[in-house]
Amino acid sequence: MPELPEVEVVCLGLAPQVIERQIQKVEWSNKKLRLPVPRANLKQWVEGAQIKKIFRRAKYILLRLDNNAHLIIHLGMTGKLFLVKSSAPRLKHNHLRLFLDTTLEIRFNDTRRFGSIQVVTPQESWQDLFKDLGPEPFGDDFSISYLQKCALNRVQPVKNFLMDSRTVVGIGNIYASEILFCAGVLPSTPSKNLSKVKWKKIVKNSRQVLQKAINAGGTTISDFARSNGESGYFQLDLQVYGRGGKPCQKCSTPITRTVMAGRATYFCPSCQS
DNA sequence: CGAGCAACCTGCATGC
DNA sequence: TGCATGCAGGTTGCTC
Repeated sequence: MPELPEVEVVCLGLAPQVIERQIQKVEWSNKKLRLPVPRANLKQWVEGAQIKKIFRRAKYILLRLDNNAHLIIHLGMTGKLFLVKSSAPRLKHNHLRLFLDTTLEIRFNDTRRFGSIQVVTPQESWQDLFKDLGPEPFGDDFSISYLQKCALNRVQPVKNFLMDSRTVVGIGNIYASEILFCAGVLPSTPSKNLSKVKWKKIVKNSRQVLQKAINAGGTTISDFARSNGESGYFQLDLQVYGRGGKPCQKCSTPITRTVMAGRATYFCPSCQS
């Protein structure tokens, strides 16, 4: 479900509603997520703490608490993090409930359970958890020269290269196809073969596509929901993803669907080379 | 080391 | 209607 734009939209939506509020009570499910639910640390560090900041690194959502602990949530494929009245119907697949007061709660719901919940204690640093992650696409580190260096001698197709969080974070299966379409680059191109001009287009279009998606409130294919439960609208702007066989919006050539590294991949054989 | 792929889960659409 | 199959936005750990 969520790539960088969707995670960013959740953070932006939640922030004004939850900053400075106290988490009075924490409840969790006993279901196994991708990582074990840190029950003891939730009780010790999250319950009773006040939320000071909510922000994103890669596709992780971080809540900084007033005791300097961090609650870190990853949405996996189907995770949702949203604000809801505590009286709202009890959904299947709720895994975490943060009660802000007697009437309002932040809820983490994740059908497929590929998501995760982590607590970083005040003695630990959350940056350590993410030491193997590459740069943010909007950061200065994500540059043409950086990509050229990473791509040296790499035969890996550029689509898989861009989806590797060690290269750059936040770009998942939908936006990888979208970015490469906008950049006019075939997804199967071996990374080492790309020219400086192509890398420049990839950097520019990565930022442009992701920013447009954030502005549109993210992409809702089947189940992405914003923090207020509404869907995003970027799916209306998708140029190639999910459009196999349909005409390219630029040149009318049918969009090709292939599978790369086990993931559906879409491109226009005429606009991309 | 790099690259590909199965595995982790549930639910939905499709086809027989 | 029922059952089998394939597919889905992420990440990781195993294989070659």
